[in-house]
Amino acid sequence: MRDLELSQVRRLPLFRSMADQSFATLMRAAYDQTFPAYLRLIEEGASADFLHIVMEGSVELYASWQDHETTMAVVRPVSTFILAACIRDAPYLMSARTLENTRVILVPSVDLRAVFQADHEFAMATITELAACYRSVVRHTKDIKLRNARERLAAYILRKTRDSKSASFIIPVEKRLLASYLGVTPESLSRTMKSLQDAGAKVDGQRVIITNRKTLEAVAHPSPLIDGPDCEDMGTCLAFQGVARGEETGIESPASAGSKS
Amino acid sequence: MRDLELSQVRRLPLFRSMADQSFATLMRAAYDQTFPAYLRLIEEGASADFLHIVMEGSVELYASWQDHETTMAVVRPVSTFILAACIRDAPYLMSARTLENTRVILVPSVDLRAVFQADHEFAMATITELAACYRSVVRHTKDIKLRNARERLAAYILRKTRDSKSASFIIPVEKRLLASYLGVTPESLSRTMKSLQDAGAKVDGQRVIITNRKTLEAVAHPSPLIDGPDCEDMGTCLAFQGVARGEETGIESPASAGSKS
DNA sequence: CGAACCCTTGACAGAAATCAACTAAGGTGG
DNA sequence: CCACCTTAGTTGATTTCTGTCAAGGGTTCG
Repeated sequence: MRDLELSQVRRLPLFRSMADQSFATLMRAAYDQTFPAYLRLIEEGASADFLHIVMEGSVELYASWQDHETTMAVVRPVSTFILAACIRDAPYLMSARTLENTRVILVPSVDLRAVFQADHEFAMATITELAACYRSVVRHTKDIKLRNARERLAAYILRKTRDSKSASFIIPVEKRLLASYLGVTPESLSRTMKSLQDAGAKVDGQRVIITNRKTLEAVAHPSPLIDGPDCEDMGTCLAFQGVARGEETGIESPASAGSKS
Repeated sequence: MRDLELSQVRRLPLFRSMADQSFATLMRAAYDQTFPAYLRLIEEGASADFLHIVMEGSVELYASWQDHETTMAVVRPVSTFILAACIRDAPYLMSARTLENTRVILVPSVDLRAVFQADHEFAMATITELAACYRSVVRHTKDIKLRNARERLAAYILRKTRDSKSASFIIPVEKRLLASYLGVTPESLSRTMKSLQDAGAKVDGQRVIITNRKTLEAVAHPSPLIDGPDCEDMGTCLAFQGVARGEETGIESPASAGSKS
């Protein structure tokens, strides 16, 4: 594995504080692989043999049942996913597929478990990471159960532009995928988006432009207890963020929120 | 605190493997309190000062937004809840209220964090617990996003009778609460329940009777990746289960699935 | 006994899914 | 270079599902 990648992984909150030797052990057993777009990396129900780390590209976590599919999250560099299944040595509850050409590091879950048995610092980091992942799913569930489609979309748009000076952004994924994440059909998303024209947001292709933030907020009623204090997981992490991650400050860090297990 | 309670807490997966001294430290700083029914123990947004352990009674975890409320889980003895917020020293994402006369042990989260800094075994147990909690929420989210109300209700009924010889069970909470957990209004639940008469389940007061399991399964399409391999969190844990908890076997244990953080 | 509350039922409205048709963009192969 | 094909996205018509509003029955509890 290249030094650049190793140092990027090393800087992740999950791996940052562990002993050099532990890290070396993990990485020695790890695979570095590049996959083409739309390749399924993980099928739900399979046993969790590897912790995955996205180095380049992006990965969709989704769940299936009968004929339905729903997007649970999109993971971007540099983040881990499916930590929880690895820890419990249990079947994956979500499937994963690449959205583009994607490089992933695969860490055998047996090594993972062995290392955090031995390395207390790593165990502590794992706790923090898992707690963040947990809170991230709780937020998603609250979003789905408490808001309707229109409110969810409005809230999503506000999240995407929360910390930026700009009043517009590019939807970082296919709209069908965004629809699935928001829990609606693509047709509904299209209509809902249109209905927000009168509520402070218009759309032009992949670009969403906020025309009236106040109005939009009146629809979305954004809340830190749902939308999080900062970054979120559906593609906020467009910019590379492996280097300067926010430290844990009592609020969710972008790093942790972005990595799902 | 009484010896009986202490030993019950000690037997929880979360506390089972830690050093005697660590456990003593935690418990020395803890409060044992009994609350009347329908008292709010936790308000979402507040800072997470205490890990809660339900000793007797039951506690509802719910989330609010605008005028809406939704039930996220019901916690029964002996289980912990709101672990994740305590770990991250972050605001609670859910509120909690007693559903009946309830005894709760409150462990200061500062002590909690101090102890798992020092006690590796406790850190390991925390990891396992958190991973289980995470998977539990993921299941709930999948249930909500992938199934419609009828399918969710059918699946719930099947879960409740999965391991029992009996073809009937008593709904362990108010129906309005079950409705909220399933993500529908009480009116909808009532109608949906009625519609299941032709699908293998009828209701008589608080009792649900399965008349045709096969038909019901054809509606619910139960899946271990949504419904879990064993116990679940909406009141399966009617029977006391603090003593003989299932060990972690690579599948979710009732203990872990029942305790939410 | 009366007040509250839960549950149910009915009538209706609104939200979202489904089905179908159409457009536009991108890629392929002749 | 262009006809052809595929696919994402949109739009319209319609159905289905679920929420809302209102009313009544039953229960509990003061």
